[in-house]
Amino acid sequence: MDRVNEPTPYERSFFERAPDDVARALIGSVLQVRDAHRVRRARIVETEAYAGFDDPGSHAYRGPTPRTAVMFGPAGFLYVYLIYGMHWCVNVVTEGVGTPSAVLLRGAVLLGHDDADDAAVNLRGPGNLTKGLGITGSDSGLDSCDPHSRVSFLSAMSTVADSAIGVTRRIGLSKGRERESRYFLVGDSAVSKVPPADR
DNA sequence: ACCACGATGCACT
DNA sequence: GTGCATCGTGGTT
Repeated sequence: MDRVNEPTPYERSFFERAPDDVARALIGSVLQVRDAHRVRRARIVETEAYAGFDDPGSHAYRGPTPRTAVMFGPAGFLYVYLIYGMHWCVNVVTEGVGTPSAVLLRGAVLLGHDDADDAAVNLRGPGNLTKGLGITGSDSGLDSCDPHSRVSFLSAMSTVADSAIGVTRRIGLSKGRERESRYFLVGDSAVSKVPPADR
């Protein structure tokens, strides 16, 4: 019972670019997560770019640690970490070995949900996104470019106009707040509410 | 628009 | 021991 039009995930070269380019390109793209029961897909509506050594807001800023090791590896791999003791945050690594950088997924909208449970899933905010799709620390380090990967990225179902993508400073940081590296689909309800002072 | 809080675990110095 | 790339709620101006 093979699917005829099984989509292939973005290849590694998609992620081998500056994190801001990838963050922008991921808006409108599809995040796919498989579990034992089903495959779920969600449209990405908000991302943030984190650069490497020159970005004090990035976990890679102070060099590799056991936790952040994936960020220093090849592009396309997932970096998932726990924040405030209760929320998982998922990133995809960008650029490549020697230039640690990543894109944080901050908001999405579930696609093709048939039942009421799915319709109620809230993927607004990085913590809600991972919770709603069942992404945890055990997904950290997996290769999203592997066709069999549990988590992968697929191309947008429709093109997103540049004018539909907003850019602001990033949210929730104490360091590196100046950087304009937050990308979002203008007007989408799954986009985080921005602290106005942050703009 | 702004501030404050509690929940809750752990990586890092 | 300190400080989080959060979330929801509730209070004040």
